[in-house]
Amino acid sequence: MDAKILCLAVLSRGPASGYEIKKRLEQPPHALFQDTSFGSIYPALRRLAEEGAVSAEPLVEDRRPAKKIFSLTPLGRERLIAALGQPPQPDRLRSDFLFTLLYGDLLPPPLLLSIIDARIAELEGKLAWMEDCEPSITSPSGAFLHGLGLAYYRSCLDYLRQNRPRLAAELQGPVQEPHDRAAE
Amino acid sequence: MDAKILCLAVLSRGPASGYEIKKRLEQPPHALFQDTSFGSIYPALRRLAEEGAVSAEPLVEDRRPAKKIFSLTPLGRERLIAALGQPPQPDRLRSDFLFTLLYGDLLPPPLLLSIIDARIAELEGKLAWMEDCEPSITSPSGAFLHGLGLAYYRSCLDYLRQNRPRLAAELQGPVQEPHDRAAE
DNA sequence: AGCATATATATCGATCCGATATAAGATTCG
DNA sequence: CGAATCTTATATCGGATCGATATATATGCT
Repeated sequence: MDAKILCLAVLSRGPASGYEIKKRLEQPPHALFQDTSFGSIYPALRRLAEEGAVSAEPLVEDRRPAKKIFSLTPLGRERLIAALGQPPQPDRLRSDFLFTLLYGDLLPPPLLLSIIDARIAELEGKLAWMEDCEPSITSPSGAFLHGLGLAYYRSCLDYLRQNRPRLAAELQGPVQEPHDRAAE
Repeated sequence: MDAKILCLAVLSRGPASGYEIKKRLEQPPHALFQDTSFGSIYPALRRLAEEGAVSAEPLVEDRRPAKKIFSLTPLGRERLIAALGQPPQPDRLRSDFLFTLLYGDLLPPPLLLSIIDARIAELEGKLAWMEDCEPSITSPSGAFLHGLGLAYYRSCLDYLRQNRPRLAAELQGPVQEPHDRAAE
């Protein structure tokens, strides 16, 4: 799913400007699994308009920055549905947090633990954010997705909270040779 | 974490060629949360060598393609640790599957359900793959990460298996008026 | 008045990704 | 035996993407 399909999908929920498309992608549920930048959106919209997949209508509201409202055309709708029907590409996750865990033995234990604590706080915020958007769910598959997102956040939080103490203990006392350890 | 840091991290576990770095990144636990291509690895290694963060040693084994073995220098190790100590960037997930769910109301129900079934099968494979690599864990934080990965896969699988029947029912019979619900 | 923030479009450079070119040894299999 | 294919190995290209920045105007705050 490249930036073009992302734009078509957001527009399938209603006309929007490039700026509004970006805003919608920053909020749940999109924010959970898709992201893109202005540097991708504006070129994508321009090409989609050239290809006839969206129609652009310049809108000059009084005393506001001029914007272009893009709408999905029947051709664009076809392209969207065709893309959605393809077997999905495998997920691609890029997580600095998990990466840091993997090489955590290179860091001082207190720093590593503080990074985990920050992660827990961040996940709590994300979870609350997702729980808040419950009323906006309409379609069955949207509700299914919402439940899956909640299950994901909750299981990660549970794991981090339950296993942090054990990790802290293991990092503090790397008990390999238990003889003569008065200093520690 | 750009391609340079990825290379430094892999090399911190031992010298390797560019090709071997790619192979290691394709296997668990790296494959869970990082990925990159030759098009990123080779330029990154060249620049790291120029900057003195890795040392390159050409190795011509008899009757094999010539390769360069890269090793981490003390400078490279410093850079790696400095990068790991930074507050991690937020995760970035790109998931066509979740995206398809969000717009699932645009697809014929049987197609959507078959996509979910394929996902379940894929997750089962990934989970088995991760369970297999248990013996290779050494550090406490590595074990912590491994457990987190298992918890993630298991919770996703549980959710999909438990909620698929309900979604199938909702898609088949879009019962909007809740009077007369003998079937359910 | 001054400053920060929000709305809005657009582009640039650096990076990144997927495909491809090149090449030689290893494996497979009729 | 030979042909096809796979694995190892390096490298680059074009297109896509990302993060930062430029440009403007309107709003809100103190």
